[in-house]
Amino acid sequence: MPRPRSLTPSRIADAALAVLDAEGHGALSMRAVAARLGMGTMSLYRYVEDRSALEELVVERILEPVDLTAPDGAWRHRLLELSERVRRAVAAHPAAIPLAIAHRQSSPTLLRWTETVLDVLTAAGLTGHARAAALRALLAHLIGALELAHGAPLQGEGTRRLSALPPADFPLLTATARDAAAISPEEEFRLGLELLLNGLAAAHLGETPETGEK
Amino acid sequence: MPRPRSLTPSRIADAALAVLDAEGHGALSMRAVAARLGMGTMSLYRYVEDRSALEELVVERILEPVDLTAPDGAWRHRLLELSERVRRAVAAHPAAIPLAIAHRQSSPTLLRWTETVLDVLTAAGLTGHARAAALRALLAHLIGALELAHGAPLQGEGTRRLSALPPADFPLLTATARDAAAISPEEEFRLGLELLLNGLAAAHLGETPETGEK
DNA sequence: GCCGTAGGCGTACGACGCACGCTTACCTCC
DNA sequence: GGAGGTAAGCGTGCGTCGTACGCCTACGGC
Repeated sequence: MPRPRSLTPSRIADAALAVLDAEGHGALSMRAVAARLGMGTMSLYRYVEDRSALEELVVERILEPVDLTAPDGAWRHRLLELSERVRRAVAAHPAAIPLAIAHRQSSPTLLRWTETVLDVLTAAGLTGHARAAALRALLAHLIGALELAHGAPLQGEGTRRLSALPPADFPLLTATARDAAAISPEEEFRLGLELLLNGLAAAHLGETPETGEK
Repeated sequence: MPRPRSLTPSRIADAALAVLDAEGHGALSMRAVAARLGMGTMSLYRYVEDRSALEELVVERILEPVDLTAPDGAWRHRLLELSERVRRAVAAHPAAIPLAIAHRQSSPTLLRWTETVLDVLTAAGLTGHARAAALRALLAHLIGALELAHGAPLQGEGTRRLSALPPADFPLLTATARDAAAISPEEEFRLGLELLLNGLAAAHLGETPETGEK
């Protein structure tokens, strides 16, 4: 009977993501999002509990395009594909990477995704502690790779600064920085993940690891 | 000839770390650190460029106890030990984990540490892209594991919330959350790292992986 | 003992998140 | 068609933050 709502969670998430993409991670504020929606700051609070809830909305929006159906193929390929889907979705919005990491536990999409990953691990023969440890290792790689891509992309300023160090003091570091500049984020992610999966295969499942070379 | 300085970077780092350890990550502010040092807020700026420089001081202090000498033994063991040293130093101050991750690129200690790690990788037979990829994979695991330990320690509230989900919707997730609660952070870190190292051994170096079971 | 340097810091400004309470648009029922 | 009640929209203000600016003053060297 009263006045109808004029905003949806989806529109709010879009506005916040637009702020993030356009002005960077430091520019996300209740005021900025409200302004982009054409409302007063405090009106936002009719739709969102607090800033943290806004951030959760953004994270859920970012993860929305992640396909949650289990891929076909060998378990190694299925895990590679599932992980890559999340990486790709998050990496599409670099300014939101810290948010995605911070709010990972409250995302329904990520919960479902985790259940699917556990399904694959179980089908591959893992249970109990080994399965838990494998999941955490996969998560650690995912989060760590995203964090690395955020703060120090291989082609970015960080790598350049490393290669500018005195080669006499850091011969390997400067050489490696140059090598690393030629690796794309996707390739970096896949190579590291393959190490993990080969280790999983070798240590627990007795399969022959793939070589990991293209 | 003028008035002597009354503070050292080291004392400032100690004060900031004390604030962090005592009041948590959200309590670190220029005012809080200055107060703990018994000075006015603005006096701090005589010793520190800005807040970011203060944080770098803290990170460097945290990493100071890391032993940078190369351990003995097989390369797998040496990498395990080097990684564990950094993990242990950072995990000793949970409230500072995000700072350590954010400022990893400006820490002289970590630069030296990275050079040592590259030394081990090189001695193990890796060069070029493979070496760069292996380093990034190790870093991703280190950062990801620290981030996981920070936001959702296996024994913490996050895991408890996961096991409280409806088992009908998330049968594997709830079961795994229970399994995971029995794993210590050190063990989690070591298990994941061993997967990585076994993968490295299997894929690139033709060695027989260790089983990873205690 | 004087003087210049640099240490110490009070004040103030523009952000931020958000509590509170007012005004007002809308829908429903007579 | 008018009245009433519900919740939308938002202005004001508080306490926090980082930090620019400029004053006062303690100190050490001549």
